Amino acid sequence: MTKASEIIATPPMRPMWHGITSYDPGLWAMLTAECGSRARFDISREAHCGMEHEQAGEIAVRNVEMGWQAMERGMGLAKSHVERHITVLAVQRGTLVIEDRYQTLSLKTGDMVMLDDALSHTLHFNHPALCSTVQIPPRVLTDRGIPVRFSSGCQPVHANPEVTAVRDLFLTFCAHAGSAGNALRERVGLQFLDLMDIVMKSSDASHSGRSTEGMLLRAKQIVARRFGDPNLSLSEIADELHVSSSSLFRAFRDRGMSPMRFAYSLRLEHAKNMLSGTSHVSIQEVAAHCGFTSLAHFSRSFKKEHGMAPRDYAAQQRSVAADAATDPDAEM
DNA sequence: TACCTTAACGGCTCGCACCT
DNA sequence: AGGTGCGAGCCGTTAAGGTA
Repeated sequence: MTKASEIIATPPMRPMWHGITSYDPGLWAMLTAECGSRARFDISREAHCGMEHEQAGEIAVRNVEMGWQAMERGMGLAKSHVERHITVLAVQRGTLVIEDRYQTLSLKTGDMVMLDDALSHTLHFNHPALCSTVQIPPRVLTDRGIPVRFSSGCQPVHANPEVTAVRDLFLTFCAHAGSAGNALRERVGLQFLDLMDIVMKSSDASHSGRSTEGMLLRAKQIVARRFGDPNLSLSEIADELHVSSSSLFRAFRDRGMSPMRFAYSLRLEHAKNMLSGTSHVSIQEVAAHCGFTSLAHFSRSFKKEHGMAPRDYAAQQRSVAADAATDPDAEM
């Protein structure tokens, strides 16, 4: 391992930029400060660093190229204003070593790992390496019923055909993130979040096991992934989890809800969001997209939940948007 | 005329009791 | 802790009517 002989909290004096981004002397400082991390450099070599950054909805996509330096992460995050994130990292080219208090992992091209920036770990770039990362607020994962429990700062993702497929999609996403428009990036970002259960399932961070809590979380995950599927039913979810319908139902009931009520609330919330959008979508499209096979049922359910018919709600939202556009004082 | 809402009815989900 | 069976109530479907 390269000996990191000096600790520096500011950007390197002589960075080598290898064309994946334009040079910005503040970038390195921002990158390290943003992650609550600090860097160490092998002063016998020229540090090697470049980065491109895109936002895809709530997740941040980065392609990072580094060499001959180490990055310590996770120290002092609790004391700083920096929000906790989970980072998915895939090695596109080269090698790196990641170390936390329990283990040392050597990663090569194609390997994937999950990092919790609230727990300390160090990334050693002993040679130039190109990595793609996605930074996700844990809340976004827990909202999808995906448990976020890290026992250490670094969790390897074990390779299998499903993980490989997700990784390839992830790398393609990172490669094209810069050229995609905001709307497309956001959509692909959402798709990636939906696939995170596969990555988490294959990482040591997922130890939900067969406990009731674990079953509940996995059930919510299935519902969040399939709320638009009109065939989703209690028995389908139970079958996928290899438990009986009554066990699944009891797990939800003990927490004051039921599986299908949970799916139902997700569907209606999603429908409300679609109808709040500025682009025109028909009520039929919204109903179909949210897993309602019957427009009649959707209309009745929406009215019961939100106090007005879908058409009226959409009209009200368009009117509010139009008022905001014509009244400059309404703009914040 | 297309799109949406309302009403009626059958099937499924929920909640409970009981059993293993 | 988890499975089975059953009844009540809610959800989803169909048909008819209303509205822009």
